[in-house]
Formats: sequence, C-alpha cells, structure tokens
Amino acid sequence: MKLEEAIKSTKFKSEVHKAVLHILYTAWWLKTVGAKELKEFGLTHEQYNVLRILKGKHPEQMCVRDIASRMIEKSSNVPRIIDRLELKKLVKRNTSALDKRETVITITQGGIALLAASTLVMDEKMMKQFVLSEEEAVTLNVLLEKIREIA
Amino acid sequence: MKLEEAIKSTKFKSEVHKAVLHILYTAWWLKTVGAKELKEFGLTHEQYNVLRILKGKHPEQMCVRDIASRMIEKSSNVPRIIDRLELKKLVKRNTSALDKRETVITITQGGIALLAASTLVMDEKMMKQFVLSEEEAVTLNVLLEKIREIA
DNA sequence: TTTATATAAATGTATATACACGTATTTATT
DNA sequence: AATAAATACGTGTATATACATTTATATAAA
Repeated sequence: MKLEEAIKSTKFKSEVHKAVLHILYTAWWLKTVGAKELKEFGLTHEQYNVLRILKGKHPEQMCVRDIASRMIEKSSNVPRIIDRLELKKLVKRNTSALDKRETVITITQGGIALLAASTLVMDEKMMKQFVLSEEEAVTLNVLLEKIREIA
Repeated sequence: MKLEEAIKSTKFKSEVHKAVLHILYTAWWLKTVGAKELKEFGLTHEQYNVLRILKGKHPEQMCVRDIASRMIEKSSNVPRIIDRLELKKLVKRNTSALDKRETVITITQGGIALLAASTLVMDEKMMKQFVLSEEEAVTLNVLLEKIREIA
C-alpha cells in the first residue's frame, strides 16, 4: 500500500517532509509485521531485541547499561523489560561481584532456544520476503544516514 | 552518528537486514528530535498528529474512526489521545446527530493557535534542518515504498 | 417486529516509552 | 578518613501501544 493511501494524505510540504512521515509509517509497519510473528513465541519486539543482544555476547554476561546502549530505541526501560524476561525464565539476573551496583544478566538455555526458534521464523517469514535488493538496501542505508545529518 | 555506533553493532546479516534496523532507529531518532520541540508546547507526538489531522478538515468535524484512519501508527488509541486534548481544551467532543454512535471532534481556536505555533517551530527547527535534498528524498520514498512490497 | 449482526466509541489490561527521582555503591576530592 | 560527586539500577508516573472486551446504536434478516 502506498503511503498516501495508508495515511489518507496526498499533499505534503515537500518530498523531505513526506520522507519523514514515510520513515515513521514504515517503522510502525515493520514493527507490526514482526510483532505478529513474535507473538506466537510470547515475545514483544523489545524483549526479542534484548534477547538478541544478550545472545550476541553469550556466554559472557552483560550489565543493564550495556544492554541499554545497544537498544534501537534508546529510551527503552531495560530493567523493566528484563523483569518480564526473568519471569519467563529466559534470562537470569545476578549482582556483579566486582561492582555491587551492577546487575549482570545472562540468557538461559530456554532463552537461547526460544530466540533460535523465533529468529528462524522472523528470517523466513519477514527478512527473506523483502523485494528490496542488496544494492537498493545500500542506497537506503546511505539516505537514512543522511537524514540524521542535521545542519 | 552512524548506525553502527548508535546501536553498537557492526555485523548485520545483510544490507536489507541492516536497513530494517536502520529504519527503526531513524524513526526513533526523528520522534525524539520532534518530541523535544513539541514538549515546549505540552504536546506529545501523537497529540500533535491528531491536531494536524483535525486542522486539515477544519471547520468540518471528524469522527474518531476517521481520525484513526489517518494516524501514522494505526494502533493508536484515538479516544484516549482525544481525552488529553479535550482536557487541555484543544478539541471539543460532541455526539453526532445523524448517528448517535459517532463522536465528532472539532479543533478549538486554542487548538488551532497552539498547532500553528508548534508547527512553526517544528518546521524551522526540524524540517528545514535536514541536509537531504528533494531528489534524495524522492529516492528514499521509492525505497521505503519498496520495502513494504512483501513477496 | 423481533432478533441478529454489524458498527462506533469507550474502557480494561499488559507492556512499552519517556523521563524524573530514589537508593546503593563506587570513585574522586578535601 | 570523611565528605562529595558520580554511577548503576530500580521505581514511580503520565502517556502511548496493542489488543480484547463492553456498551450503545444502527442496520439487516427472520
């Protein structure tokens, strides 16, 4: 569906203005499509993101601040997301021995298994479905980088 | 800041995969930059969006469903956003005479004034600051359209 | 006309976002 | 060593997201 139909709007102040709305809409669309797949695994987008971050360092532990710095949405409340993952026994929390202020998190075997299963589905049902070519994706990445270059 | 620094990640499965994360990150970044400006007016991004939608039809009224269909994030809970706008007397709610199930919303003079002031700031401090050219924005819009073309 | 179905909006609930603040602990300064 | 400043995390609050349910009203079908 074209952006114009999606938000029932045809007049934009400029192509740049349209692009801003387009990025916001596409992000929402991507999240929605992904969330639908993740729901079968009882995961939210953010919980999935935290699990992926932890898996990337496994078997090393990570502290909360470290996880937060890798989140896509920087204002995510990581302690609370970990609360939910801990309840489901997908991660384990421990106080750091070196610095008692730090809480170190480890992904459990259950977490690894659920992440593997959900990633498989996400890759098959989402990532592999995109029509966009690798070359087009490179261009897209360059342009997205550029929109954050503020004068 | 490059995406790699922003989310402290260097290895992506593909450029397409990177682009997906990039869109999500850029959307968050755009919302954050915009929200900072809107905060001075006591508005959230979503409240601003609803006011803009209402202004587009003014002096016509709009029902809740009509507003919802124009929202960027389709799962927005419009009645609740309107609750907040109504409390601040930026919009007015009335039951439709034709169909008593419908609630019709009108933007007030105060709403129009606040929207005008905040749009001025948003345009000056945000929209006009982008380095992206109109031609680049066209390409960006084409590619964003394409990423939603799922096989 | 009565009943069933559909529709519009509001409401409830769990989670997340955005941000301020509190508490414990560590590091730096005097 | 005592105090101050910084840091890490957790918690509180308002708003939003995502989605299910409820209530009122309108429309369709029996």
